Amino acid sequence: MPRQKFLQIYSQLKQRIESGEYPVGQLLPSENTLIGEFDCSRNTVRRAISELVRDGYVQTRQGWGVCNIFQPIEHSSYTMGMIESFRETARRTGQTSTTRVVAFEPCTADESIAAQTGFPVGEELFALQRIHDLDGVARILNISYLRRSCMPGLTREIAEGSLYRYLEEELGMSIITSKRTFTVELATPQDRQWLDLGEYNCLAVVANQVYNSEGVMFEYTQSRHYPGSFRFQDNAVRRPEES
Amino acid sequence: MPRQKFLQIYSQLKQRIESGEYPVGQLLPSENTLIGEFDCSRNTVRRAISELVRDGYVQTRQGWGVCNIFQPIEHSSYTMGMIESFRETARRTGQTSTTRVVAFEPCTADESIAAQTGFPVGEELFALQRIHDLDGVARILNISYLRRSCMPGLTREIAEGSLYRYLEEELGMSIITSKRTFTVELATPQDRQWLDLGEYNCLAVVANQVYNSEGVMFEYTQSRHYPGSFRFQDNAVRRPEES
DNA sequence: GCCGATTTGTCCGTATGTATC
DNA sequence: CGATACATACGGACAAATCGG
Repeated sequence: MPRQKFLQIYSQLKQRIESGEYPVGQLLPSENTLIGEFDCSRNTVRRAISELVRDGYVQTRQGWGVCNIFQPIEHSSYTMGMIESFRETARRTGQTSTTRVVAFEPCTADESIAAQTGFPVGEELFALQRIHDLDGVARILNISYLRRSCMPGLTREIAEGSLYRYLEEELGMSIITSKRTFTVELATPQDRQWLDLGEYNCLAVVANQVYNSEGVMFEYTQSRHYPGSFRFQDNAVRRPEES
Repeated sequence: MPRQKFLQIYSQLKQRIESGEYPVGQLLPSENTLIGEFDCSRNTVRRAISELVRDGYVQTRQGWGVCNIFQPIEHSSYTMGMIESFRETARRTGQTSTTRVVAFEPCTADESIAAQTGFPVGEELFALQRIHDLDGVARILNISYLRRSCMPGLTREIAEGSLYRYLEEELGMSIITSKRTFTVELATPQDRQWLDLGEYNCLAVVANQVYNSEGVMFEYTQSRHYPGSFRFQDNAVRRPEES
């Protein structure tokens, strides 16, 4: 259980919603009621609720209340709104996963790489390519560029394991922000070399820029997904008139 | 200019970041400094900053500061994190846009429709199909199901215009929450009938469940995009250990 | 249409905890 | 260790929207 109070309240409310304790389409108890139940301040309850709004569990309306809009679909193979490693996703969905490194070499950012990744021209990088297998079938081709100055001791052997675990545990680098762009691209010969696309001639491509806790972009990864096992979710809340 | 203080501060900070007033990779002024500058409370500054974090402009770190991670790429043809109508998107990107209704008829949700849309079986709906043209080329096939009880007077003529404007202005229905799922699907004969896919044999499909202010899902729309003009953006922030 | 009770939205001030340097 | 910075939490005040009488 998390130490922070607002996360405790958030978790409990979420669990109640998922378990059907609050009827769908109905109002949750009012903030004042929840204040009494959880013995906390109004702000703390409000923070928990705002996280539930962000996650698409509830919807609020001034003068009315907090409405449960949970629908238990969400059997996604890939979840949005958070940074999740390939391994974490596979574990959550109960699939076996393996990772193979098919390329690893130092390189320098030229104009083309810079334009694509956002690294400055001339930056010293590692180029890393990995294949992710789900239940024994190659499903994702990962093309990464890593800032060498952030991880000078990186080797192919380390990349074979969990890159993020290395960065966090060995280098004490906690990943904070990630900017993602999603597109659909025609398959390249390289895609076909590694992935069995079946009928598809396209891939779902997620371009990911990852920033460490110092605000330095240290990783650009293009994840090229077999379309059949790709899914992305998102919730949006409309603001009254936010230009 | 928005009336709310936190939005004013948010807008001003965002504009300064976009205009390069704060160096990229450097810290913004501390919260206490901003409190003095904007003559407000700590909470208000923090709220503005938290919105900037959500939008991928800055990143915060306890004990350190608020770091500018803005990168002026973002020339996307489709923006995430908010609910934007086709018309709004086209206007923003300077493209001409037209909408054609190619099908409009009442129907009832059967098992298949219910499973796909999330409407209950037996619900009375309108089935609506529209084509969106960008600069004269058909780019999006929209397949919608609308809850008839929420818009009993809807006609094909109204659907020819702006559906959302009708809902908001005529019915006083303000849209609040939208749940989106993105996938890549093989083109169907129907897709090929309406869209010129060129080399692609897939489409980018955005399934959208829209809730009105009463918490009732009133619209399910599947937007089937020509892949070449589709792009989706997202920012994610990793929490320390949020299970 | 008005009024009052309820509920969420905004904003303030303060105190304490925790991470960074 | 101390100074600084962000993170969490509390309590209070008023505004704005909703709903029922």
